[in-house]
Amino acid sequence: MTPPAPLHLSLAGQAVDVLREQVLTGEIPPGSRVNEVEVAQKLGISRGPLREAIRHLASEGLLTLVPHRGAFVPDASPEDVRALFELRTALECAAAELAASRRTDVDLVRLQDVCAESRHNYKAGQPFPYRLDLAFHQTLIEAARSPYIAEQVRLVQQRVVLLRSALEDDPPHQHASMDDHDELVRAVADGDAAKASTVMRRHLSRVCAQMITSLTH
Amino acid sequence: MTPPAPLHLSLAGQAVDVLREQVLTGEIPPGSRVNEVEVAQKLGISRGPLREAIRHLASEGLLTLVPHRGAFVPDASPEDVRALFELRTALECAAAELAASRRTDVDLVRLQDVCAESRHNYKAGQPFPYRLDLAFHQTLIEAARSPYIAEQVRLVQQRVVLLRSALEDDPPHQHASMDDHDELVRAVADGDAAKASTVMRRHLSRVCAQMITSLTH
DNA sequence: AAACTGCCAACTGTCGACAGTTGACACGTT
DNA sequence: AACGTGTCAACTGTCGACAGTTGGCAGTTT
Repeated sequence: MTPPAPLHLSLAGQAVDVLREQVLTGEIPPGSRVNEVEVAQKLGISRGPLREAIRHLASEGLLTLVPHRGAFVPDASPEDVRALFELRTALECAAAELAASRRTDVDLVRLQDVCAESRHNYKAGQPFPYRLDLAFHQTLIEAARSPYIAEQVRLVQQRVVLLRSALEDDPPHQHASMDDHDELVRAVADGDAAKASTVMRRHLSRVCAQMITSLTH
Repeated sequence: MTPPAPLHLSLAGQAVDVLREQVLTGEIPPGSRVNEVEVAQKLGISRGPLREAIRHLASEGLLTLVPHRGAFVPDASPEDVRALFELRTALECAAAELAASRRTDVDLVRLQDVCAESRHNYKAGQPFPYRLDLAFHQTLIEAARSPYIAEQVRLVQQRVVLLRSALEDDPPHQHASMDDHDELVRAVADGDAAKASTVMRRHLSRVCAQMITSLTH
């Protein structure tokens, strides 16, 4: 058995959180290097815990390690995006199927709430915030109740966020995304696993294409 | 841009390989703890690189970390196995689909070779070695040509190996597995993605059930 | 005897310092 | 001027030691 539960947060753990934030927000821009002594001083910790944090983020795909050179924030090619979305599609389609067959009523309500909020914002003239898109997918994953899939989706989502030089507000795309989400909710509500999977695949295919086009411009 | 290529292997990297081997072979039995100073001495290295190796294996799911207690080799419950196979199914079904649509002729030959070797061994009275089962799935993954999916499959496979207190030689199950493999090859040969996915799902469902039963006995 | 309290050994978390490697710049050669 | 060579600074990889926390044991109390 895997012994008891955690307690508080080590310096390495804190460093992971801070660095992850800085990488995802672009505060540390893609392509740049992470200087161990410099960052360690800035965080007020030693190089040991920082190294562990760097290795951890590298295992999440948010940094790439080069021996004797250091850690770099990766910036991806269109080909990388395509390959990454193949993984994301595999995971989220499976999650959509499971969610369709396992969802509870409160899961359904949560999904509908997120969609409603998106619509409301959109009609009020505000753009469809990435925050709500993430929330939708996150809620769907939770409804699937498959912890290992959920964990992997979380990691993939992070990498996608890292690559989004292209959250560009493209209204047609946003509208289509919200339609996809609504259709997904209906499929999940009906317990139609096959349809949920199909819709999710189409949705992610569209999102992937959108990211690639706005990445190459 | 992710700068140049690697070179040789750091102490931490070597420690990862050695420890992974020891964990997967059961030399370090499930449930046992990994003492940092003890193992570091045994490997002839310092605690720093060893800690990095431990963290790395933890990120692969081969160890679980408990703050201030150390690293443990996890042993899973049937529920864990089920959840893990949900992930494996998601990944390998997607890989099977991709393989069906992307495979080259040499991919096909390789798959057929592995199946042929399995049959040959089996008819010679020898059991269906786990080695060949792994080789089959590995070959199929390569045919899918999706690097991110491939990497995740590799990690999941490792965790499955870790849990196999149950490679028990169950002839009916082995026979069924070989039939599944053959059917998969046919689907891949025909470029029938839907069938490949379906067969893979059924195959893994059977394997999962087998593991759970021989885990609870 | 059971339960609570305080102490102790063992181990992890963290730190600062040294050694080895890398990439770049300056110098000398052709 | 272009190329090859030697040197150097910067950074990573590694180490040994100290500090803080945990779980367990002995001793005491009820």
